[in-house]
Amino acid sequence: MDLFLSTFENKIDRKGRISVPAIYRNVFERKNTSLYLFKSLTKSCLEGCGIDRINQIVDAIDQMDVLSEDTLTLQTMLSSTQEMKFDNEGRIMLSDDFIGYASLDGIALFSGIGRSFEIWNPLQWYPRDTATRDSAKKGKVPKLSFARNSNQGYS
Amino acid sequence: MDLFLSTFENKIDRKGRISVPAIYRNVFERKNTSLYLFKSLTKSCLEGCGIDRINQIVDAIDQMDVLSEDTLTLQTMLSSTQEMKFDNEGRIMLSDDFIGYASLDGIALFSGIGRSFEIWNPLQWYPRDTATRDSAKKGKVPKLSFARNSNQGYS
DNA sequence: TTCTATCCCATGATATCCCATATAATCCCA
DNA sequence: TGGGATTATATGGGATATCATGGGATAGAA
Repeated sequence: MDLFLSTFENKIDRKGRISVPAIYRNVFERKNTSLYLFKSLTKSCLEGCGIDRINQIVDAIDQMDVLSEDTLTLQTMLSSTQEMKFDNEGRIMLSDDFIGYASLDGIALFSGIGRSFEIWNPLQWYPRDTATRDSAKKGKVPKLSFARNSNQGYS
Repeated sequence: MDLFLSTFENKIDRKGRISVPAIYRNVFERKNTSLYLFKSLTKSCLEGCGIDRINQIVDAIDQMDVLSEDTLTLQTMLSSTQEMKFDNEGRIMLSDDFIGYASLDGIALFSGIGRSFEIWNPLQWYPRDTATRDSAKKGKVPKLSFARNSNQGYS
């Protein structure tokens, strides 16, 4: 499965192009698949993923009540989704819509969060990162079980 | 399962490279897997582990409420995680971000703590080590259960 | 045409590769 | 068991390749 880690800050040039970090790009080049970008439902950022993730959403919709609120929400995600094309240098073009939604301005921050990655205005991302770390230091660290029969938390 | 023990102090050269202790390196070379480094959530050090632990975090996120605080925390961990590449001499490159976060300066201390290891500024590690030992001498020693079918973790 | 997206080439920064060396650890044989 | 020989490890530095970025040229749509 796809795995996106680390953070990177890249420039948006005057043509609206931005380099996708090479290690993210490799995920798509290896499998010869496309990168899909959509507006995050809950945060003011863009979210990037592979076709697998998109298919998960589509399948989820198929199994839900057509009239439900959740269906509408997922459909909203899909309607904002764009299939991105890489140029020879591994860059993509961000639409004005995307740039506006994420309040991007000259520099974008890629933040790998596992199965997908986010694209942020650095000025909005850093305070959130700091806040989350501060919260964790106050003891709000999620417990992960690393051994089968253990109650050991992570710290 | 991976096992990291002992402490080592190695130099960070002017290119930002540092030798990973051979016995740590062997863990990854034997399984032909990568070393992952991330910023500790609770301490001013870096933490090193294998892909297994990363996968546990990713899987945990998949099964959690997207909007929960815990999800945010785990995503913060992943966004600081880097897959490290060994050069032919068994060194890795520490990014400026990592060096800054752990306040590293010329020398780094590797501290094996079982399933993972930590990378510290020696000046910060030694006082902590001493303090923990002093505390233990005053009776604060955890109980260890060696019973075969125990579910108790170390704490 | 005019605007814009795509292609193609150039460049600087820096990560990676490769070779060298000093020191420490291990081996091996008398 | 001692001590020289050999190997492993940590470190340093030059050469090379990769990556992010910039910009001109071309193609296509409005």
